[in-house]
Order: sequence, then structure tokens, then C-alpha cells
Amino acid sequence: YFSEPMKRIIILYGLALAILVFLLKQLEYRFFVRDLSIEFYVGAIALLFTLLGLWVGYRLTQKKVVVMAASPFRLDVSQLNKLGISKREHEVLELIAQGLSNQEIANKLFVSLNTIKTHSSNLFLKLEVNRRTQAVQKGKELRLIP
Amino acid sequence: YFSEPMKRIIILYGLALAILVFLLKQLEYRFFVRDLSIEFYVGAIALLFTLLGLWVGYRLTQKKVVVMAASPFRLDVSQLNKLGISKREHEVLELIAQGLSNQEIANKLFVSLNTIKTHSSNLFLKLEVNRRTQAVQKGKELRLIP
DNA sequence: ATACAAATCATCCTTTCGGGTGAAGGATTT
DNA sequence: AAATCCTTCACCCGAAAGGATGATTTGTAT
Repeated sequence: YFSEPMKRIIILYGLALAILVFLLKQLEYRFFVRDLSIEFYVGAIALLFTLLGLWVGYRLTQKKVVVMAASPFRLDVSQLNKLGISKREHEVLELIAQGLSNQEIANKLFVSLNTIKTHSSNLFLKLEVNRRTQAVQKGKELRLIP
Repeated sequence: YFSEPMKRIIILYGLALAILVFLLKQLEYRFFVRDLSIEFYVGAIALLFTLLGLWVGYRLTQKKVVVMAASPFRLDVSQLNKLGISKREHEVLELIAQGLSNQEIANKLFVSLNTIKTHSSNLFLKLEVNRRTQAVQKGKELRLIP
């Protein structure tokens, strides 16, 4: 089965092709198809279907644009390695970005508050920031968090 | 003048057309161009150039994705009114989102630290949060800040 | 004129953060 | 086995942030 817009596109293509063949047939009966005119028809067909292809390509990518703009996040692992950020530290960064306090993060990860404070301190050093809001900012810039 | 990728596309198109015309010419000399074969060639050309059109369309829209994803921010003024957030409070929210401390915000706006604390407190009440990181989050969700 | 919202500043108090240092246990690498 | 890194936790201290309340000024709307 095909989606509605896809069906329309297929029908359009079929129609375009049928009309073209029909026109060529007619021309063939009326005149002799000469050397020069063949080149002309090739050019015309090429142009027409290029435009169709462009239009179809535009329609198809339109949807992708929306999807891509909605979730354009790919974690930059090389950036993590470059900065020497560990898994746990990255995890803490994610939770900080979610607006949790250190205490809440500690509860969520079943570790002590002191542990989270150590992690966040190290994180700030590696990100070269000194506030959690800045860490969130930089984390997003460097594609460490969505 | 054309951009580099555009030049490549134009050259590709020229080449494809030239090759096609050449092939047709050759075929024309060898055989009689019959009714059936014409339809076949039309189909082949249509397919080929449809694909080319699709490819070009894809290449062209790729750039649009980047541009569109770059700046999709419109301030939601109605949301500001609904929550009763004043200009000054909104201003403070923006600076908080930039990772500034209350003291830095106070310096930037030429007011006292206490004033900023009052503003941010009221802001948190209106946004129903109790941490600046959460305020930034919610502010982005509600389209109050980029 | 006065009622009201916004902006400003203050004081007091508690909680949270950030920075520094040290240290112990576990895993990995050399 | 030794070195190194990660993770965990502790303690201390000062700075920053958050919460509550009250007060003054200024501009705007009624």
C-alpha cells in the first residue's frame, strides 16, 4: 500500500508518461521524425522529468525537514573523550540539565550527595565552567546533551 | 557566477544530455527508429532524469534543513501575559539562561543584588519552579527564551 | 486623586553550590 | 606488581541561591 501523496505522485507520473507517448505517436504519424527533432524531444523530456523529479524530491524531503528539526541530536562521543569526561560525569550532566539539584541526582543514582558534588566539580573543571547553568549551555554546544 | 556544487550539477546535466543524444544518433544510423522503441527511449530518459532531478532536489534541500534548524525562535508574548511575567523578570530570565550569576546580572542591569534576587524569586513563583536550571528549561518550553 | 502594578532595595534565614583536599576500593592497562 | 583511572565518600569553608516579608518610589490606569 502507498500513502495518499505517494499515490498522487504515481498517478501524475503515469499520466505524464502516457501523454508524452501519445504526443510522440501523433507526431510520428504526421511528420517524419527527423534527426534534429529527436534531439529536441530528448531535451524536452529530460527537462520535463527533471522538473518533476525536483518537485517530487522537494515534496519528499519536506517531511524529513520537520522530523529532522524536531530531534537533531547525535551524541558527540569524540568530544567526550577529548575532554576526558567519564560515563558517570556525563550522566550527572544530563540530570543537571534536567534541572535536578545535587541531592535529587544523588537520590536518583543511589549514591551520596558528596559523590555527586565530586562528579559535578570534576565536570565543571573539564568543561571549564563554574556554574551548572553554564555547564548545561556548554554541554549543548558540544553536543554532549540534547 | 555559480557555486561549486552548482557547477558540478550543470556539467553533469550537460554530459548526460550529450551522451543521450549521441547514443540516439548512433542507434538511428544502425536501425530504423520504430514505434515501440521510441516509447522505450522516452521511458528510459524520463526515468534517468527523474532520478537526476530527485538527486539534485535532495542536494538543494539539504541546505535548507540547516538554515531552518538554525533559528526557529518566536517569543510567545501571550504566554508571558498569561503567567504575568513582567519585562524586567523576562530580562532576568534571559540572563539566567545565559549562565550568569545573580551578581553578574545585577552588574549588567545596574541594580543591586537584592533586586535581582527579588525578580528571580517572583519569576520562579510564576514559572512554578524552584531552581534556575528549571526556570531555563520551562522558559524554553514555553517559548519565553530561545 | 487614588488605586494598582512594577521596579527597586533591604534584612533575615536556610538550603544549595562550588572549591579544595584526602582517601579507599575496583577495574584496566602496562 | 605497579601505575592509572573511575567511582565512591567524607569534611571543611565560603559563596551563591532561594524563600519570606516589608518598604519606597514611579508610572499607569481608573
